[in-house]
Amino acid sequence: MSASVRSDAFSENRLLAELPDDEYERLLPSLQEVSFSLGEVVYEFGGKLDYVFFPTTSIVSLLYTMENGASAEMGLTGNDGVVGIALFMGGGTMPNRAVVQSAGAAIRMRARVLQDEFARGGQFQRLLLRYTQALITQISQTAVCNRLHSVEQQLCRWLLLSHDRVKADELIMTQELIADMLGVRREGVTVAAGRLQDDGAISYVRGHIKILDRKKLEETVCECYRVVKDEFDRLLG
Amino acid sequence: MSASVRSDAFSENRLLAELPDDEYERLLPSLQEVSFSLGEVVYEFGGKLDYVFFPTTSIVSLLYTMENGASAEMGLTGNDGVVGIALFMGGGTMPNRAVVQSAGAAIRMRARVLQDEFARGGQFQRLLLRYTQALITQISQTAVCNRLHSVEQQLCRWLLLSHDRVKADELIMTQELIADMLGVRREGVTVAAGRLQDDGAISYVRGHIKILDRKKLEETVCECYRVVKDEFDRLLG
DNA sequence: CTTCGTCTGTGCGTTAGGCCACATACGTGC
DNA sequence: GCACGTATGTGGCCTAACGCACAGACGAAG
Repeated sequence: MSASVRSDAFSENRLLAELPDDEYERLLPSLQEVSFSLGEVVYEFGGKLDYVFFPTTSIVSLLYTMENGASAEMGLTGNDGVVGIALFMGGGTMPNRAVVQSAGAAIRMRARVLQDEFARGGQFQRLLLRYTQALITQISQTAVCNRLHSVEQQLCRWLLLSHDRVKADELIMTQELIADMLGVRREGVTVAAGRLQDDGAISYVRGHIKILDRKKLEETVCECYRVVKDEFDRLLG
Repeated sequence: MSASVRSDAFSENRLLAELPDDEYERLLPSLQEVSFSLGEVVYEFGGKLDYVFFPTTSIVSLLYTMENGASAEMGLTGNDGVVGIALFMGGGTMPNRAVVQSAGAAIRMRARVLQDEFARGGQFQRLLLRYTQALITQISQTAVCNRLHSVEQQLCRWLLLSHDRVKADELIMTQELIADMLGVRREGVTVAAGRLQDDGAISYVRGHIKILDRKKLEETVCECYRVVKDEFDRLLG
């Protein structure tokens, strides 16, 4: 497989891009690009998955929704990861929901193909496990951050994590949806976002957030963002 | 390997107990029982591990400590799991701290032995990955619970999770330490524990908690406990 | 029995964030 | 332009939990 062929849409996902040629070649026929629209549910709690998804330009949030309807995000996956880890971790069904947080494309792979390649124990397996390890760090840090930090700090963390996984400086996302992700009230997001806007860090108009000054966000954010980012870089960089 | 030999201390850990005979036999020479004392640090943030540990009668908490010293637990491991997942997930170093929460024994295994057996891709690998999947659920639910539930509910969750992993009805643990685990103030634990004590659910005397009425705890606890327990039963039962 | 250290109980004032109720304000479709 | 639906700004009130200060209370060591 020549380098030119590797520069296709599939390789926009970092996990797929890092595969050695032989594994890539073996998987290539089983990969299809699909497009995710904003708000689309990739899978529901307890659902069985026929495919795993490697986001390229999309971002997918992992959420848990309580019995009373309240929800909170535990992590998010972009072009540095894969959606559907239970398929290779052995769980079968997923203990959470996955919702498209930023519309875009993803590469899908049949569950069976994934499992067969995983069982070969090559680089594919190692990459998936390292990603899972990074995801665990992200979820852990979300747990800690939920407990110890302010809504404003968490909003910064969320904006930065999303910004890292999207090419543009604009995020399409209402405050209502962000509130669901962070597990806080919509009004809480409004005031936090208002402060960031007053600082000139972002501008926010009806579901369109512009990152104006990333540095300001990085000054306001808690250490949780850095911990997660460093761990992703260490494990997958 | 006969069944009688399998009823040794090593098999008090559910992961080791579920190994098929050939894998168990292969690993047996590499297993040693060690004892953990209360408060002992199994590993520090960023530390490299020479061994993984399969708790038998001990419980180990996974904590994250912030720069300002505040800490919060993201999960806990008893005789149903293993401490040191980064060693087979590929991370190498651990992105958290592990502290002994309940004194007792554990089985240790050299990192290299673990990795070699993991690489064989047999039942051992499947068990470790299924456990990791269950741990992810636990951490996720901790994140959600931290965000959405009261200290009293979280205390119940923590008591029940600990009670499930210990044979006795008595837990040795000060309110101060529980507060560190839950990421709340010690006084907050005092009042929550006081209410549970008034209800007759527990009794609490200077670091000795007695579970008097488990049912009462189960009535007070949030759904998070059940979600985690069900997932552990499903994956490892 | 006394002392001292540790653990637990309690009572403030303060605050972040929840809930509720609106007031705007933008944007699309008519 | 106008109307209507959706998104955002704002305020008032309330509660859980924090921070601080200190009062018991138990337990081991002398």
